[in-house]
Amino acid sequence: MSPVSRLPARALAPRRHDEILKRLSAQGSVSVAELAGFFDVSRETIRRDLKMLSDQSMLGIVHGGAARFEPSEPAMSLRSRENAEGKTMIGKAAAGLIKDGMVVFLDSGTTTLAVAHAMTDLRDLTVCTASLKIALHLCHVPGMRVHMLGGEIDPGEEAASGIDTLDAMARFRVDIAFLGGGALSPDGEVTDFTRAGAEQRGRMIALAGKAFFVLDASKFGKLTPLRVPNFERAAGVIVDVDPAPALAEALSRKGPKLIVANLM
Amino acid sequence: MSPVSRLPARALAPRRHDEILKRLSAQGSVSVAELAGFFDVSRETIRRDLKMLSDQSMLGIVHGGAARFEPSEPAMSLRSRENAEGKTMIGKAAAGLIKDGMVVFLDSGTTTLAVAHAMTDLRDLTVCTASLKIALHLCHVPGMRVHMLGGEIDPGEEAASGIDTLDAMARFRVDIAFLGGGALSPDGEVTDFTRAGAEQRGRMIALAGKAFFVLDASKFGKLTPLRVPNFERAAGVIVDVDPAPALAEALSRKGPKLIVANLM
DNA sequence: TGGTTCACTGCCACATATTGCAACATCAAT
DNA sequence: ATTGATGTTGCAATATGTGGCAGTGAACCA
Repeated sequence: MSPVSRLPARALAPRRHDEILKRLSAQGSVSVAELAGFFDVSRETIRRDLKMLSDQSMLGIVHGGAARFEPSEPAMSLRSRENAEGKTMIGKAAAGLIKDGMVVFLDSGTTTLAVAHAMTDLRDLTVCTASLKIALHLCHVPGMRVHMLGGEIDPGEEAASGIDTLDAMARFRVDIAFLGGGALSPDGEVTDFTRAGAEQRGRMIALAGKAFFVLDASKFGKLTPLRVPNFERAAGVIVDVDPAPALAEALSRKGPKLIVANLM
Repeated sequence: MSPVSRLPARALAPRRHDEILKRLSAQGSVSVAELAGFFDVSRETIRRDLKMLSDQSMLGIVHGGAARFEPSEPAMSLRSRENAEGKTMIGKAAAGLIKDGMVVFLDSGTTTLAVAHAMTDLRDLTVCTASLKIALHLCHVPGMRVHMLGGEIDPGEEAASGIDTLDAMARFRVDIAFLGGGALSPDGEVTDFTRAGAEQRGRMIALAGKAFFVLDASKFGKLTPLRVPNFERAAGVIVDVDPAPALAEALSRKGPKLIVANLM
């Protein structure tokens, strides 16, 4: 149904919607009473407006009005709460692969952050990461030397990326790397959202003695556009629940070992 | 725009939550009484708000209010509480020197972090910093491009330092730089605790179009071992209270202008 | 032109959510 | 241990949300 198809003399509804969205993007939230007063219409009308806009996912309705979906909330902090338990298990399994004295690379992402949190009992490690949160956390763990890779910060990942990051990475001799990924595609490969991300992970596989992907179940069978180069040379994929047999088989054909964290 | 200037007659719950989180990230903690007064609602309502945000792990509730989560960081978080008000004033004064479109360098330290917090209303800036916290904060401000300088992380400063950092710094063309320092010595010079810190600041003075030191009163008249090279070429020193006349005079003889933040 | 349709709106009644108040329990600091 | 401030809980008051219904006016058609 298109509200714009007809143009009555007083085309008030679309005008209200425009104004509502404008206010929303300026202030982050609007109240029904405030809008009803402004347009001089009843509260019910405003609520119907908000309902329509909400159906189009233009805003979220709250008691008393409406609010923008992501006012100023970092994407990361939302994602980090999803499947927190699974990520913790993966983190522990991953940390179990690390031996004292190693040089460890930690990719950006919420699952690798869980690995960092599970690493607090290890000693005498050199950690290399592009993630601000991982660096901030691990630098306070005694006996850990943290090297932050520089570069332009991607707000969504809260991590450095780009040419400077690739450049800095290349200087390290890494014993073990833990990498995130956008998806574990049905044909058993890790794929990514962006060219830069895929490239960075592919390079790290080549650079590190052993490279493990850490992926929670929400990534299974999804499809993202970029294949990670060198994927078949990765040492393993650490997950929190058993994937479908077909997926597990596809993965094993590629090479990397499947490690299911909840068996430990 | 001052956050205290507007008084929403009756705020929507999400609007309160936004403001609470904003204050929290700016000041580190909020009190129930202060918020109840600001929003003109009862303390119970504020407590319910804090409970909700706490359930979402957005903050921690303490007696009398709420505090930001800071898992484990002894050094920095203690220092940032010291003279928080003075640092906020310095931050505002410093931010006032920045024009939209500039390339800004922010040194590590608690006072420069206050500058970063005062920068949220500026737009179209490129910010370059070695501080993890500053990068993490500013990367979520719309219209800001943040470049993190890589290097080994100093846990006390929560910032990168060392040869890699100096190296990365040299690639930037910086319009304005805000630098911390260990002390403002009695003879009117900024001095530092470490060779690496002094060297890094000295280089930035040479590199930046204008370089300002930001120092709160606790640094006055102290003595630390390393002189900052090029200090006389710095544009100014921003402080929160008037220093002793002898100190002010010594400083003015060196060259940099003295800017006292509380006069603004 | 006149009649009909239909989207839009406002009003009403009732359901639900949020808030403030007051009484009581706790905490923190002498 | 006392005291003032803060946290908690139940309850009543108010504000807000929902669905039904009828009036309005524009659009459409004969």
